[in-house]
Amino acid sequence: MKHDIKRLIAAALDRVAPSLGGIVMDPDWLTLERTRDPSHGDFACNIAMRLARPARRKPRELAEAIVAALPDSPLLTRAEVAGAGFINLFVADDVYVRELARAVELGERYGRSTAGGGRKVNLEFVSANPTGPMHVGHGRQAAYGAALGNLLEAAGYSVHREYYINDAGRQMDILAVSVWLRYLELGGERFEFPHNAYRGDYIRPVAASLRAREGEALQRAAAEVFSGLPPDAPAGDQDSYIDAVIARARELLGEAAFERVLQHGLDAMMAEIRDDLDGFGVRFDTFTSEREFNRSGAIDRAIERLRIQGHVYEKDGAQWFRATEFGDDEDRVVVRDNGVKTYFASDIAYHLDKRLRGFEILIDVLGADHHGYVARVRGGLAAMGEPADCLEVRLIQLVSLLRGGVKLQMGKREATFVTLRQLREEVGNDACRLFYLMRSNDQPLDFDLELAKSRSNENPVFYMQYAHARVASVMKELRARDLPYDDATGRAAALADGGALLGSAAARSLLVAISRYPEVIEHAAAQRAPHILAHYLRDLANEVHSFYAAERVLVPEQSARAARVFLLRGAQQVIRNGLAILGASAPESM
RNA sequence: GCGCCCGUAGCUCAGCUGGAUAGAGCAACGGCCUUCUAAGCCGUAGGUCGCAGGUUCGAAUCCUGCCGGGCGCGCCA
Repeated sequence: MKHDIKRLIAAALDRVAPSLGGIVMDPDWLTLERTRDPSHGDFACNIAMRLARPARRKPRELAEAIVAALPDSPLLTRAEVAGAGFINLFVADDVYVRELARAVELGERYGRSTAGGGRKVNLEFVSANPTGPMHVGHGRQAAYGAALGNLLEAAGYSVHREYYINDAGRQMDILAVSVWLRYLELGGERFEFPHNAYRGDYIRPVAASLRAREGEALQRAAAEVFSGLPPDAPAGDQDSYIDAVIARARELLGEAAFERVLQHGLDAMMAEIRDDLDGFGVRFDTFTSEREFNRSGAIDRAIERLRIQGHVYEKDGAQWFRATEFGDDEDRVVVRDNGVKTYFASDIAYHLDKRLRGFEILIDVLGADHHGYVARVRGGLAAMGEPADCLEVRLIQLVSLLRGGVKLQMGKREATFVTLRQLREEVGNDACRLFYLMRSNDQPLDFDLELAKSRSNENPVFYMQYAHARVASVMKELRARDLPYDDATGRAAALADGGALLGSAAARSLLVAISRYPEVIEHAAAQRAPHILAHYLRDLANEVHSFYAAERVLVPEQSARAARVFLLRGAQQVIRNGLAILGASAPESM
């Protein structure tokens, strides 16, 4: 609808163009916006004001010329110049009714567009380290990423959802050691658990299953494990202590057995994470393992590519990437002096790999604490000859849990954090998803458990779902009373009108709200901002409730009844479509 | 010190690529159920958009500088 009207103005501009003194017009200048004030019509356009300066014309005069050049169209009843040079456009009433009919006809396809032109997007999100269960912060990233993927798909992008498993490096060794030490405890050994190991209880069942598989084969005496190690915190350094424990474990178990423990821990963690994601309704197309990626030689090839371009040098026995030449604060190590490739090396190689796989747009959804490395990954891509702006990073700010207004304290290493699973079990998937998405991703989120659970008007989740259920209830009542209705009749009644829709302020307002949906999808997708959709759905629900309160739907008069039911059908469809994109259900009854 | 995010009603937040009198929810106050789910609706009240400059016909929005809050600055991942 908006695009159709835009085309009219574009046509008018073409006609007026010769009088503008040959200025080059940027197509982006032509924007239309919904008005707030009905006296300003339905849409307003500020193009005359934008063109006034370059064209050296008075804005109002230019606006008059554009209005005069508008082609005749059944879409508009009138267009007038107002204020400093706005062009206010008044949409014909039946255009809204036709849009409603489109919503009902297209059903779940309503709101989808081809704006994205099928461009291939690689959307990486969550990528939680396989060292423990997902916590509430990951949950927000999961909800955001899943919704963004749906949104982009609706807007006509081809979306590939990807999870990068950071299963290489020291943290995996720490996981292996953590599992093994708990295994030793199960075998009766007693010792002080290292501060820097994963101390959470979730390790214990993993140790138990390791025991079930390996029996006593990996059992060693604590004295053997810990003798002659440097002191742990608080007296000593946690990092060097845990490294020493890792080295000792390798020595006592042998590489093969250590690797088995590591793999066992990794498999268990990933199984749990996948289970969480599944339970949350979040799906991925690909899980990419960093270890396997490394084994494929892709990281070496990427470093080689950098080297050939002359962006790598050696210093202090390590290989450095000249990140400063690509906008970073300092150069970064890609291969350490011990020959081990850094996380950064694998990360830029991985992003290069995504490009090589044919993705035009790379979107990373990351926790806000990762912002520091955006510049360097982008720099790495640029150094390898990829356009730096192909990488888009969306940072997700922190989640705080509140219970009755009191903040819950969380610590990750101690595993006193609340897991996504606990959260889901307490408040349910729908509330979880929507609460995560009601806020802009770059705003810290206070997640109030009591509010999310409350079945009241304080809870926006129920508000939206209730609007959907209410419509379902009317449909149920319609059948219960044996009143004849089908969409064809509804459509005809709506188009013929008779005052049932357009004669009612509440109905008209709902019609307008429904017609905004495709614009909201396009906009939210372009902004990578699911919360825009969430807010819209809240508004739409409000329009539904208002209409419901203002107008009786199941009236005796057949055509008015059919028209109103048709209106509710359209609204319900939009709510259902929107909630589906956000990952929440649309219940038939509540 | 440097970098990123944030500062809008009492509270929690929207406000799109700059647009015409700054919006919603909650909390407060006052109304609305003999009729389709009151988990609802309607109304009232509430703001020097952190501060100061600048760009512009026009700034909550863009730029600069301050002030305040959060996060991050490893040959960890």
